[in-house]
Amino acid sequence: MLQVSYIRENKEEVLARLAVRNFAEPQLVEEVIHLDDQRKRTQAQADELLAKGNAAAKQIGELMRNGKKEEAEAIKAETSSNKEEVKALQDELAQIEHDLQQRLVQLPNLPHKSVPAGKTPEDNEVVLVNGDLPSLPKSALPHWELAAKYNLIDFELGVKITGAGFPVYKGKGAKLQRALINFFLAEADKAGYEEMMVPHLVNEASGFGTGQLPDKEGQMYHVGLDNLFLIPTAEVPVTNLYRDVILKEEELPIKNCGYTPCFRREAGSYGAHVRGLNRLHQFDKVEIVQVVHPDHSYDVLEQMSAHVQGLLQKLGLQYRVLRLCGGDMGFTSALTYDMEVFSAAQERWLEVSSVSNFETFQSNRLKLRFKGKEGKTQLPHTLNGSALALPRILASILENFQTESGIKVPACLVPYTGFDFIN
RNA sequence: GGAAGAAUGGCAGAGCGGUCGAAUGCGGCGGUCUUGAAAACCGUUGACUGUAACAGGUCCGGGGGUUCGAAUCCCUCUUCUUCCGCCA
Repeated sequence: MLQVSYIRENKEEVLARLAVRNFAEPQLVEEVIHLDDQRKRTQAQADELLAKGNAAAKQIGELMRNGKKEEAEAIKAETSSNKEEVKALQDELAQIEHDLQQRLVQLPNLPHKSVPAGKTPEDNEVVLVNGDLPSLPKSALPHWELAAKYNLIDFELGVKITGAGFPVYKGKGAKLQRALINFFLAEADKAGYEEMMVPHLVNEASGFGTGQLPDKEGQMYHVGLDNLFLIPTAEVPVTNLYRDVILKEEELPIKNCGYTPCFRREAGSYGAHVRGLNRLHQFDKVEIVQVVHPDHSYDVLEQMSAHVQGLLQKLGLQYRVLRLCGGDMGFTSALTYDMEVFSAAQERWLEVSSVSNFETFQSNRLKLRFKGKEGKTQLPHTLNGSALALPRILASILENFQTESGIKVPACLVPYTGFDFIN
């Protein structure tokens, strides 16, 4: 959530930066400022009356103590109308605040200056391409056929017990999953991230804190009976660990990682390009999260990007890094890098990580603050990234490392799998 | 699921309906003393809003009510603790 004070003081800049996103409702900016004016005015009126009432009450108290009942009664009579006026103003204020909030939450984060304008993924900027694209023989198979051939994943079984998009990993397929999770966690640990094991269901307040709610509830599975949501990413529970917290400056940076399954409804995204592991309703992911001083957040973003790239290099996968354009960036992000792995058999790039700086957008919603050296509280920046999401990594390992006789397991995983070849 | 109790500042813990944003202790910060440190002593130490700056306003788990006035009384929700039941 943007800060009203910032919007007020930098209206033109806010509008210009929202335009980079092709934000469709710039009039909301003006409305926010207008409502905030109203809010201040009404608040001031109510406060004045309250002050009057407080003073009267104090006076009555004093008079009563001194036994001057009649004088007290006289003041009492005067103040009775005060009460209704206050009530009316406060009701009005509540309405204004509601309207203000309702608009405020519709404003997406402001893109960083380096974010290219653009509408579609075509407009994303390719920052770097690492490695030569692998070329496979004509006989190469896509991962869903390899998964069947070597009995690693059973999509049909998943359909039987749950539905499409919930695969069952079997045997060496399951072990490979577990190995990837352990490898990613071990690497995060080495990089100084403290591991957190968090709930996979979150409440509404958490969904709001990281920006999934309101408006994006259609993307999450909702447990109606208890009003809880299955997490779409570990970002939600991990970042919300710091909701309503005032940190000391010396506690920064906070570095957390966590493995969780992720649940996404992916409504409306059926059809082409969702075969096999390309798009699932449940998948596994290791996430890294940082809470940092605003001065360092873009350095940290580069570090997190480097960490993710390091994982891909160790796995021996060819990848590229994209700087997302304004139109393709998530609602809450100021700058996002996507890492994509080249899937040789499908001959297409698959997104395996997304690393973002949210600046103060989430901390403002979370009421996450830190107390600076001079004792002033301010909002830190939050960042997170997938390190990494498993299914597409698994897909590209299967496809890119396939041979006539089986699949080679990347060397960095062998200590975790206990085998180096699948056949 | 049933019964009882509780929820106050970073923590612990007071708080007859008016003088309570809140005693006291610990912790934190600043200072005196000291070569330095500890101890001792003195001072200081919540958040939000608002203002050019003062002032003012709000907050004692959340919401509502009674009252001129609520941390204190009433209703309700939530959470926690203890006991019982069930259970991986």
